[in-house]
Amino acid sequence: MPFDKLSDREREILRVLIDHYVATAEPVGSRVLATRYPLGLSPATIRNTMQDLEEMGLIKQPHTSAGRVPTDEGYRIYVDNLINPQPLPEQIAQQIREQILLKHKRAVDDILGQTAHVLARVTSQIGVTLAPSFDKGVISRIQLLPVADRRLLVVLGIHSGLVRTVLLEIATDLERRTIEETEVALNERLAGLSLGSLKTDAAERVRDDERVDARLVKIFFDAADDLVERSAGESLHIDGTSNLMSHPEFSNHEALSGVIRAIESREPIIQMLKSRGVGEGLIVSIGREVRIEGAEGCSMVSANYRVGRVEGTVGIMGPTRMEYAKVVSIVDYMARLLSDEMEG
Amino acid sequence: MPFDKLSDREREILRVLIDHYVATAEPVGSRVLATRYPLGLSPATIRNTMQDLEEMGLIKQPHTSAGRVPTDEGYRIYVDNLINPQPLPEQIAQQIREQILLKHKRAVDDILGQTAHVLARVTSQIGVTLAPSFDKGVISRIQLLPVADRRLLVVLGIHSGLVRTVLLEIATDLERRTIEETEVALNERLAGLSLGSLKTDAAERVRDDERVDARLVKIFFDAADDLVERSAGESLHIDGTSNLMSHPEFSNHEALSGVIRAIESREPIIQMLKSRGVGEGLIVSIGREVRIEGAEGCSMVSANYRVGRVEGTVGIMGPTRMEYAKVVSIVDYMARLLSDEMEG
DNA sequence: GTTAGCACTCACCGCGAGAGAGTGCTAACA
DNA sequence: TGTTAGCACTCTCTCGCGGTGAGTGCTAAC
Repeated sequence: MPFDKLSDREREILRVLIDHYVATAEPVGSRVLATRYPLGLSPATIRNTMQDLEEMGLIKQPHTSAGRVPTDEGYRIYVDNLINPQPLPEQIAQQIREQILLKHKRAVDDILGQTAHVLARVTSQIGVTLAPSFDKGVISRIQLLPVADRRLLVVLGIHSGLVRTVLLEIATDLERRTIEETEVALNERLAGLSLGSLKTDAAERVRDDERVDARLVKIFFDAADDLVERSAGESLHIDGTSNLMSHPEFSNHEALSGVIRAIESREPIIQMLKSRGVGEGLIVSIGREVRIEGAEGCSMVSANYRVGRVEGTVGIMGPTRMEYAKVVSIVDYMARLLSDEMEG
Repeated sequence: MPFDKLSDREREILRVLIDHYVATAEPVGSRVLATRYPLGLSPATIRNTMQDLEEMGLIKQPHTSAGRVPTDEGYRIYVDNLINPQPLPEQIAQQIREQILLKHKRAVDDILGQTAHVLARVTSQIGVTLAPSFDKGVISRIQLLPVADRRLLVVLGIHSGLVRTVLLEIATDLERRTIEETEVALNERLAGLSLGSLKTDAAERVRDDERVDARLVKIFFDAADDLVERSAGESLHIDGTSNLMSHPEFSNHEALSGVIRAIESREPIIQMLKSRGVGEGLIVSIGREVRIEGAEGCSMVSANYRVGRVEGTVGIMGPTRMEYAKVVSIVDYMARLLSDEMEG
């Protein structure tokens, strides 16, 4: 926030300091900056500026007699103001396309798994994808298929061609005819509604329809959660955890174990990704802004992709020390690619 | 294999040595064994026996002037001959039941995810579950549902109530009637066959049926792989990776990174679990026997569960130094529980 | 406002001594 | 002949210590 308060020199020094720190993972001293970057300033001058930056809380020293390291706030300013959006090198773009499009005809889950994998590889961070949240999806068709004694498969068609299936356990004594009539009624009453409303007010729409079987309808709406939300296991794909270990910040066992635990608990990550505003573009969350226990030292870069009216999320997660410019362009590209891909 | 060659004393010493090593993770010296265990032998005698055991390759010293540590071969003999199958404490059994049965009505995937989670927690190792391999499943019913332009949902019912669904992309100009007739024909010709045959000889059974649409049948059989095998992402559940870090054998970064990489590549683990003989009981693979790159220091304990005619696998993975007796009884119990649970 | 100079701090490295654990061997013992 | 006590030896681990070097903050000169 105090970006306006910074002098040109301070901005420049903050920028090269972070650049250098990102590249080396070592605290940077005034000397290196003076010799390696064309600032036209002596180490002493740089030191003075560094002191100012430290007072503003943008950099800090791990201990006296060490160089400076960016703080979360420093990264914030860097990301928001100091990096110029760099276009994705065509070579990487091509590499991504090849690996995603190859899997084209496969199921949504496969594509998302592959996407997480490619993101992880290309960025050397942890790749993360979240399946479309169907809340906003519009019901196009409902089918109830008896598939075995006491089991009914619900096939829920959504505009834009996505399909959800859920297996329900039902009482054994429902007649085929009853099921068919209920199906017809559900379609008449629910088509065009959003999936989200299944969980809230849609039940009222069929309550007094004399064609439906009350027990069946109850089972159907009881399972609404399963129809709308996918289980945690299905909806979140994570790949590249082993990349963590190549980053020096995780040579420390505590830090590593914290992040791995965070990744495994899944739910916090899903919440984090879902908490993005709808339609929002690319978001960078830095350090403590990522409100996930154990992942305090991590940043997250995420963007939504769209399939018709529903949105899912792709992103990466890694140590706060990352090449933001590069990663941002990759995540952005991936989100667009996925939108195009799944729309078709 | 040379268990017969071992004297009673050697067996006893091997047993207590491994017991002690499993408990402490420290190389075991002759003195501790003499004082802590009622062997009635002096350290010197124990040392002599240890030398013999070392010559047989069952134990080794990390370096001179250190105690002994079991080798993979030592563990092998220990597991096969020296532990008496210990019944699962009712308290743990109950804990497991509570956490699995709670999720009773949920989908197969959810149950398997939860199972892996519980296995991980109860054993403090990595929990692993593999979804049933449908190869041996018998087709009870095939349904073809048009769900959107150019998309067809194949619903494959299998005896014992399991259901597979796969979304196919089809040519847009197929008439509803064509699809229905093909469906009827497929059912007549394929019902009762095993799913495995879909990939091999089943195609011939419908080839000269004049009711079917050739293009549609081709698409159907092209997707046979997807119908039978579930994608890697769906079929394998792994939980408890963070447990690795509490084991001292993984304080070393190399070892840890190897295992995490192995876990992430998934495919080798799936192969490993699938390579079990059908109908085989509980299997313990120790160290290098686990033929997974990066997991040389790990053991795997796995058992099959059954759902009608198809089998899946549950198990755990952890450092070779583990409480085999306890883990074996847990995995065994879990496999039985799951069989009962999914059968119903 | 900038820079050279300087004293100061502190992490890091290598070294060596000492402690301790554990061994293998030998000789005595039952 | 098998078992045990004694002993010399090996090797790891830890701790302390001084030297080194990087980097700082401050002051005074430019």
